[in-house]
Amino acid sequence: MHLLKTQLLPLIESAMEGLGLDPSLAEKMLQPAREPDQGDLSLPCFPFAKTLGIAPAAIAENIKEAVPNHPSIGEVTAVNGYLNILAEPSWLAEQLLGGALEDGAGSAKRSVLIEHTSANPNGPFHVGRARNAILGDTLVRLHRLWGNDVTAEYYVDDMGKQVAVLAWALEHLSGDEVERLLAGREPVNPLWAGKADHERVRWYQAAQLLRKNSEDAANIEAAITKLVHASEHGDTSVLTAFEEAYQPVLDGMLETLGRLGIHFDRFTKESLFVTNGDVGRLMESLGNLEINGSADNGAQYLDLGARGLKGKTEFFYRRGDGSSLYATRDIAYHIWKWQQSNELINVLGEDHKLQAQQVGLTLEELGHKRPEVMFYSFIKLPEGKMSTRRGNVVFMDDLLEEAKAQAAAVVTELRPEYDQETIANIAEAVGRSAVRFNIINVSPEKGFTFRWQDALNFESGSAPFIMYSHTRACSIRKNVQEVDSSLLNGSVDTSSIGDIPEGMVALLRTLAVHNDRLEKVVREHRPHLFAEYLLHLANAYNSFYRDCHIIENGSVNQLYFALSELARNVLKNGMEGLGIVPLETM
RNA sequence: GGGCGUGUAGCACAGCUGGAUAAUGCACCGGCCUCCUAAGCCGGAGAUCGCGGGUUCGAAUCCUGCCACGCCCGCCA
Repeated sequence: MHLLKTQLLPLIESAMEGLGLDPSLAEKMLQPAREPDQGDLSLPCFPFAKTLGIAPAAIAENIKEAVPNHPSIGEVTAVNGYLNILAEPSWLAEQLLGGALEDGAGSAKRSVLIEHTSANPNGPFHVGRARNAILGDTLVRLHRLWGNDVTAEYYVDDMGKQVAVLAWALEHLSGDEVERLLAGREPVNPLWAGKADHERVRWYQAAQLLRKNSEDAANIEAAITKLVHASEHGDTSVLTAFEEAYQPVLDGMLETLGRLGIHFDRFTKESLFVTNGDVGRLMESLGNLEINGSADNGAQYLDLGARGLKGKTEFFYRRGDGSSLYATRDIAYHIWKWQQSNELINVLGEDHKLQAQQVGLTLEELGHKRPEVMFYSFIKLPEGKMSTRRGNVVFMDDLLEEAKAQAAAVVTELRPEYDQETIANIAEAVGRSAVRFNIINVSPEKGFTFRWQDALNFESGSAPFIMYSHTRACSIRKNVQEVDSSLLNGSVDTSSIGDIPEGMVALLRTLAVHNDRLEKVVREHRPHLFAEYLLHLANAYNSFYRDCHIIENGSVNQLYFALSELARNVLKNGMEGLGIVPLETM
């Protein structure tokens, strides 16, 4: 609790100094207590035992005696060698209602470029791809909540083999041929008929079959390879054909992402760096590096073993025919990104770890910084790995539709008086929020198994749980407005706060650590910790709601109401930070 | 084979820059709607923190060996 720590630190430091301890240790050792009932801040005194030759418990006791009274301190206790400090609740209330959270929010705005999703535009968005998008977008939102200036960017792979296959298929196969080839597979869900990502992926899949099984496979492969190479040399007619093939697919994917609340500020095409000459110039400078090497056919690589890379140390950036590779273009892209922003974050699947290492080392070799990377582990289904080929896949469109349907069923049961349109609006928001929260709630590096049951959980520990607390606060606001609308903007006198109920203390203490948590989450790229925080805050609000009746016998308790409003705001902003929709009624 | 990551109650998951009784949700048991939205609240039970060593006043956390799982080790993207 930084709010308390700034008050407390000088007091603890002088107390320690008086006892013959190094006061500079306090800054680091005064830490948040682990359990709430241990206090807000805690100082373990064990390390001091050696220097003083006194038992830790006695040291804690001595420091306790030496700490003077202060308005911020509620209670100081010495327990088992720990010095525990509890903030004074009325002081917390005064600080928080006086705007301490705004004052303490990220003052130094940074410019951050976050690249995420960047999925190949060759088919519908599925749940496996969703972890990147949801993680990335949440990071974008949380950085903005902290006050940073963020650009959310999608790197469009507009020249690889996948796009080439799609373009080839659309040019050479008729709809009938495609359906004949895919006869054994599940047809397009009628709900998504006409949505280009669902439609065109059929062409892609048919082409994949032909590449493997048809008599013509060799010719087809040659044709596709020719397209790939033409694109890599910047052939504009080929690149244009590619774009006509993938753009409608990408638009379909973006429509799905939009339904999840995910939007981008900029789309940057991979081909840009080929056509503008950046890649060519890059390969030239790489060729001049000390660690450059050449293969027999003229292909070139860097020996990154000399820079500490283990395993396979040769990093090829140029083919024998002189063309570039994906990673080469990625380096050119990063050099360009460093011109746009002074802080870069990439969201990448764990399969990209080696390449990220290669790109990072190469960037450093060229005198650039390496970007920060948030890696995540893949989502699989209970049946195993997700695979479009084997039909073992869950499309995001289907998941969102199902989530909405289930949410609508819950609303219909709980609020029979709502009309159809209201129910649909609530259900859409609840569905999207639940889906996002289910994924954001677990730490990225951990494996994730998608289960319908979890994604569609609307109870404690879910997005709807948080949403529900927020609607309570909104509902209270409406009720207060009916009692006396002048109270909505009124200030509250915090100078003489009397007894504070338990539920309110918990809420105050939770609110007080908001900025600490957000700062950490943004610094360490760990959105799931903020999800955990919001859950905790919603829970605290519910307890407050139980203990502190804001409107009783027709009169409004202004202190309670002011705190409810503060919590409502923090909840609302936090929900937006996670991409959860802050509904006012549900 | 090598590199990186993960392993915590029946299930899922937090804590991992060392600190106190390992947090939370689901499921399970028991209470709470004439009272601001019960998608809620309160209480209970449930954990050899993968296994073995080591460092430390103190280890889920750091080091090391082993086991299981995931990802990577293309002149693919």
